[in-house]
Amino acid sequence: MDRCGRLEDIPLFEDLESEQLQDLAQILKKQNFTRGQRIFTEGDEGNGLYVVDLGQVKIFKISPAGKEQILHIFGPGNPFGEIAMFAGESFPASAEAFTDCQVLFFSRHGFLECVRKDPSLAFNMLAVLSRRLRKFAALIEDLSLKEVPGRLAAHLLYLSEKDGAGDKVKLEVSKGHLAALLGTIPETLSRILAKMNRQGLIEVNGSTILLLDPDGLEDLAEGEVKLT
Amino acid sequence: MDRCGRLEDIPLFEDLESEQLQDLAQILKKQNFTRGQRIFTEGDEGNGLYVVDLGQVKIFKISPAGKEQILHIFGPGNPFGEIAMFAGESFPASAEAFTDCQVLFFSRHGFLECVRKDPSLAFNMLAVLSRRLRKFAALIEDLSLKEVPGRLAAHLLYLSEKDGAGDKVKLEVSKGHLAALLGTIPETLSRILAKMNRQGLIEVNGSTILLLDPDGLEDLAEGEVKLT
DNA sequence: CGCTCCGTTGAAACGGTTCAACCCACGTGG
DNA sequence: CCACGTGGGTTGAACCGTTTCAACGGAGCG
Repeated sequence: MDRCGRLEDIPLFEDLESEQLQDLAQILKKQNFTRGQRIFTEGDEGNGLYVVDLGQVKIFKISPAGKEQILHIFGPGNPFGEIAMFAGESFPASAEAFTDCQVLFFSRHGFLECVRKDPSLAFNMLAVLSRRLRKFAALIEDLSLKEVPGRLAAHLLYLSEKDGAGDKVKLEVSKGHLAALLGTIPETLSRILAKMNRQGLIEVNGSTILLLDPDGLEDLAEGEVKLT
Repeated sequence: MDRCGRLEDIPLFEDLESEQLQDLAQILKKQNFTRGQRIFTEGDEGNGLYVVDLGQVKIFKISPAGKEQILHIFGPGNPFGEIAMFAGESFPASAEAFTDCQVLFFSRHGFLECVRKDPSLAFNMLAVLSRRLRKFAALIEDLSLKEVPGRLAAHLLYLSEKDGAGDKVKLEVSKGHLAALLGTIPETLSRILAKMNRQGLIEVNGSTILLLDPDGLEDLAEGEVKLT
């Protein structure tokens, strides 16, 4: 099963006219990757735009020392590789299949042609980029202005809100990956989870976490309190 | 003196047709701010797009504890406030006059109207946003993966390249601000500058810095060496 | 069973921040 | 003209959060 028959379900392509959708469908190429496989690498020349169709894709940077900072984990419907597309030049980060996945690929030339034809596609693209900038700004704030407990608290609250599953959060990534997502390392994450547990803020059960005290977490995320 | 007569000199507006430029000129409003004055604050509702006309504007975030992370310092020709414009909602950061300055303001509605009319304006906007995303990705990498000496080295090299002034770099901001730009504090910056001085990497003279060993700095920036 | 992978825990080391003192250049006002 | 305050910059010492290194435990699996 894939989603190609429903291009209009992808947020980037919603509200497009059917003619436009057909054009896109024509230039689109499906590509499959197995878990861990590299899709592109930071510095490669940007040759087009990708959209996750099935599975998940990890966008990340790696330091010479080998530490990894995950920028995004994208699921179906999310575009990536678009920076190189519009700013020209190369990919600013690397992409890898986080799970086995299928992606839609639109060549640079073809896609730009489509954008030129239909301004509403440009508008959607602007919205996508803006949201991404907003997310980056938040990440920068976290990395620079908050310590790890604050970032973790913010992330847990974000997850609970996104899933809408109330106070029970299920981590869909390993704790090691969560650490990279938060800009830290597994050991530190483990300690902080234990500490939050001890303080009665959360209850950790494997990869499911119960938020016992959302207000307390909120205070942590806002930097109003510290985790002693 | 201002630049309004030459809207087409602004990168965002280059290659637009004259009719389009006239439309923009019509909806534009000039605003003046004195050094330190707040232009907008994180969380405010985004009411339009700004372009620096004269002087400099600082875009930043502040932690509850009062620490500041500067995201950008924009000079003439740079747009800001555009995220809220396209992603809807509120400003993700605050803006303040870094020097006395004059900015051009385009109301949300009017500007979107112009974008709708002329796809090439949308293209320019996409390029601007993409470059900004690229810059943010680099900043995230720096904050998360590099230590302060590496960030400083990278910044110095960046400045020397930008100014094209060879190995002599003149800081156009105070060292305190540079610290905030690098995500650290004045004391730390001072110590590291002193250390680099001692190691013969640079020579500091007030706000002018001589890069004595660009290759050494490069190694630092890439994280291949550490500053002992 | 023994292997690996992931997560956890402890102790030591490190980088950066905090707090405080101090210097210097500069401008203001007595 | 000098006294004084102010803001930017520097330096030292203590402190703190995070990382590093190393060891260990459990789950899953050939």
